[in-house]
Amino acid sequence: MHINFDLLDSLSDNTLHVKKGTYLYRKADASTCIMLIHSGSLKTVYSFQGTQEHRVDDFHIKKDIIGLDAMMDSYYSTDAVALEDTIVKAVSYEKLSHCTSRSAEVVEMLDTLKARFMSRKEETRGILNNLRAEARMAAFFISIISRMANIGYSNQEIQLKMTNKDIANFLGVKGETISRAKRSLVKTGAIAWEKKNFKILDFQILNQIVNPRFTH
Amino acid sequence: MHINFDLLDSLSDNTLHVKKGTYLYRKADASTCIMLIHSGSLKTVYSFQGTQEHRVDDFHIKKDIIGLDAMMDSYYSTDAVALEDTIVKAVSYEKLSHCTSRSAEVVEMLDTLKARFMSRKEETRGILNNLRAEARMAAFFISIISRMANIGYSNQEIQLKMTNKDIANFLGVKGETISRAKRSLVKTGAIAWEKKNFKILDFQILNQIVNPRFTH
DNA sequence: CGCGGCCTTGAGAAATGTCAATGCGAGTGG
DNA sequence: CCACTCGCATTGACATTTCTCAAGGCCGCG
Repeated sequence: MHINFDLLDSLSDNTLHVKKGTYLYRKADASTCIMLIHSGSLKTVYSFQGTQEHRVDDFHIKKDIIGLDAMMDSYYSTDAVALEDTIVKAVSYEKLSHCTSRSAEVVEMLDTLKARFMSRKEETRGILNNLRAEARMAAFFISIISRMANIGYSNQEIQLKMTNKDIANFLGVKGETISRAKRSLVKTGAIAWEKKNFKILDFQILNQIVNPRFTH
Repeated sequence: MHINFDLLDSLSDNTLHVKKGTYLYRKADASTCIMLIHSGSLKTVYSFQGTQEHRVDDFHIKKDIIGLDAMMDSYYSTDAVALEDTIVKAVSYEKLSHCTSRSAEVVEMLDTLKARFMSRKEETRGILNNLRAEARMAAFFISIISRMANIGYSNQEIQLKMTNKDIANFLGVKGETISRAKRSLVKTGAIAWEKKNFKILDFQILNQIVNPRFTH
């Protein structure tokens, strides 16, 4: 099913501006709404008590909905940090519950959003199952560029706002390994890369790195 | 919230007996019900088209509910294979939808089940984020024994029905690495282990292996 | 009893982590 | 506007870990 962004937009009763590096919400916060990313991007992060350690759960781009975990589990499981100046539109649970009793479309849309949230979790787990850093990296590129393409951006070029360290943390490897994996991917001709800008040159190579079983 | 197993049991309209090594359902199957594991255990597996490759998604034990992915996403995302002779009780969507219009408890229970399904996904992802095989292994032991304890089994002893290879696949490492990690955990005194039977001797050591940051 | 799959163990190859030095760039304050 | 600073990114050398391949033992099943 296709998500009706205009409908969501019309339901929103609050627009939030989040400066780069600041929190949209924290784990402990009471949750009262789901949020549609209008522009910008964020990361969600698991923090561990008693240490400075944290783990990047996922990255969220324009037209993603965040806060669904709280709706399903009654509390946020992560902190949300803006990767750049970001604008989100909030739709309160209150408004949603009003709508769900009247509009079948809203009910169906919420179910679709939850299902997508699930698939996304499974996808990120899939990325981690491959131990090779290059394969994780390639899977990451394919994933993020597909999502960009879905919302109308180029299906070849990306500008990544997150740091190398964030990507490393997300993929479960060290920053230095990301540096080397990127250089390696450039050398094979799979991607081009300058500063924060990436370009996919050869999807087939990228796919083969993710799934080496198809090569022989 | 606590799951009312008796209620679920009373809703079930079908009892299925699944022989060891056979399928409870396959990815392509039409899904009509969720299932409560009455006795035994299963693994769910992602299969990749065109190859023999597969990836163990998760293990499911007594009192787990499986088939929720299909309810949320309208199709099974995995195959389910019995690890031993297993009995499940099926609750059809049809019956559930009848109940949800009348019983607030059933609605709430379904929401709780979905939320747990989500947390479980996040937990398994967390296990994979640590690259060290020993750490993954330790996290796996802690996870599985907690779940066993939750349903009334010993919180120290486990009999694992899955093969080494299944565990290896689940944890994203090779079978040989599992052998060595187990031997290593035994040597540190964290676990005892004979054949398929495991015993947790020292939770603190196990936790420190998962989270080395707490040690110094 | 023999077969086949699983598990263990060893040795060497490949990949990632760790540590350290340097370069780079965005953001800060003068 | 410039200089400074701090965190991030890159690169190299070496340590650690896992993978790969191979051999042998064990166990369940026909």
